[in-house]
Amino acid sequence: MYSLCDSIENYIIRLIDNSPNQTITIQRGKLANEFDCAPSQINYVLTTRFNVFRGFVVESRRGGSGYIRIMRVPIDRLEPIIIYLDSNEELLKESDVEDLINWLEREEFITPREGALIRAAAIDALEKVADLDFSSVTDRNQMRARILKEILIQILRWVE
Amino acid sequence: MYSLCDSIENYIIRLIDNSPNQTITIQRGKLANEFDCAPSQINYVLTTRFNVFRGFVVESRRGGSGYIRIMRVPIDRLEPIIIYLDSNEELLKESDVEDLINWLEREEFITPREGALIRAAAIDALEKVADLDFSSVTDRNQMRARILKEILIQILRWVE
DNA sequence: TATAGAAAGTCAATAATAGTCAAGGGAGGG
DNA sequence: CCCTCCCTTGACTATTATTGACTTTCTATA
Repeated sequence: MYSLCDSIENYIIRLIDNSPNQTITIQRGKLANEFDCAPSQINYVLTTRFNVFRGFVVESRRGGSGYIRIMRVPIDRLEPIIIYLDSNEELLKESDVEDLINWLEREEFITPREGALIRAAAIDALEKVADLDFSSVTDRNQMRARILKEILIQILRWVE
Repeated sequence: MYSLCDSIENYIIRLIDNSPNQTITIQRGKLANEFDCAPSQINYVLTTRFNVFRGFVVESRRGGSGYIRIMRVPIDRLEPIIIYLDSNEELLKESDVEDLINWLEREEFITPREGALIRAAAIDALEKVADLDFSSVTDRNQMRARILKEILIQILRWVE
């Protein structure tokens, strides 16, 4: 009926529901032990069930006293754009970025200053990269798309 | 859940918070004794937690009456950082960027939200680029440095 | 002023975590 | 029956923390 995966998901959801800040901190090894499964199973659950598209953000630290922190965050209507970027990476021209940033500003998803920062990262920083190893147009497009995508993910964390 | 490292960091931070000049002077041996750990542990904490990317400067003296002085330094100019980025492109690790952004947030050069956007561009977007043409560590470091540099230039523009 | 001893620094080894990836398993649909 | 999509595992990798042996620098004082 329930897969191991589901059980772990439910367990974590319950923990978060009962937490004051929609945030919990766990240890991968301990949790894997409780469910008597491979530690990497926890990673699987995290990537499939607690990713940003489902409204969660995960951060972690390795080494002694390492941990995994899972936070529930609000998501909204930027999601379709991110999905678009995901599947059209190599098509994203500089002008598309410009357009998208303008739109974000108009819709007041971002401030003009934030727009400037994004242009700096996604346009200016990619202007003079002939000396670096990756200089094909599609590579630059992909890099641009990824910068933008990650930025949008952050924006949607802050919206609302 | 706190590691020894974390405890020592917190202890030092507390000392600095309570100091009149954002500066404290300690002895490595004494501190190591209080925490019942190897003296070199203190060095580890200093290099990982109290480096320049986190907004601290450390100076010390060996020999009799030796000491370690830790200062929280306020920044009033971003140019030095940009110059540093320019000449140390290939050395700029992910964790350095993380530290630097945290510092910028603390000093209120940027908002937490802007910090999130910069992290997205300079860290997240460069996380999984093995499929792109440029995948060497130094290439990624350089790309990271350039993204960051262009962003800092924009921040400067906005400050003036 | 020379020097012994009292600091702090460096570095490599080990341990304690978490992350990645590829291969195999099983249930359901065509 | 076989294909596909999840799930599950384990071997391998990466990162962070901790320690101790050894080195360097500086002060105090003989």
